[in-house]
Amino acid sequence: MTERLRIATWNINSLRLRAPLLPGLVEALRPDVICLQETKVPDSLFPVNVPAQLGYPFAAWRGMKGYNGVAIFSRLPLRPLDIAPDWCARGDCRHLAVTLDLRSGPVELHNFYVPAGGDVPDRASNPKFAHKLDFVAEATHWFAARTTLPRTVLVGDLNIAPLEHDVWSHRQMLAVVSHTPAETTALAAWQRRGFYDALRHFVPPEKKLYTWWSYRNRDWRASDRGRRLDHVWVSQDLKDNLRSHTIHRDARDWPQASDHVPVGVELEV
DNA sequence: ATGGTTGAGCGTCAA
Repeated sequence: MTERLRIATWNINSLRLRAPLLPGLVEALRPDVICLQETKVPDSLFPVNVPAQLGYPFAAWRGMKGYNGVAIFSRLPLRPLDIAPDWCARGDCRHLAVTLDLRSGPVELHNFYVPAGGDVPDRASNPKFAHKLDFVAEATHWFAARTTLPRTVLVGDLNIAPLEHDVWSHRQMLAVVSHTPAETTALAAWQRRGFYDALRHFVPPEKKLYTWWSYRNRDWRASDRGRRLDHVWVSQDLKDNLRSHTIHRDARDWPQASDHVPVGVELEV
């Protein structure tokens, strides 16, 4: 007995500001599960009625004041999965893991918000860049230490565009944080710990693919200087269960748009 | 080399 499972991921860049945009996401992607990053709301101020009003009776969140923050809204029952460490021992709210209970059995879901890394791609002079690399390395080791990775989905804003055609200009981006060899090598090592790039399953690597366009371009669509910072990975055992994907570019033109657009993947499990 | 824009929340910092 299989069922469709649609998972969406979106860096919403303030949940409280952009909650009115969520019905548009639901209408466009019809997700069973919505993973959000940069909710920018402490747990004490979390708008607890938002997920239920959207049609998602199950929800989990982890937020703090001012920045970071992740949340998962679900139509399926979910159970918190508190097995991960406090990444880089910072008390950040950059990861939320749950178990989804499907008829066919549990699916483990990880929602990540990887540090952006600041402006200077140098570990010695820029602590934010060091934090980013340390975060990815720690996540890599943590997943490597797990003996098996059954029915696992990892999504989120990983803040790294790993492939040549994940950026508008590979040559011009090699020294720009998000596409430096240090980052793309590190992300590839993480992915190799049992994961498969679900978006590149649908879009061949020689084709441009972006999920983020800077606020600092006058006309994002015309300049199209995008990057693929948002990702969906599945464990190898789910590779053959992938059915479709969506990059909802229209969302970049929503009123008060986020600089990231919603991304979705559909599985049959 | 620089600046361009946005959000949180009131200082600037983070992106």
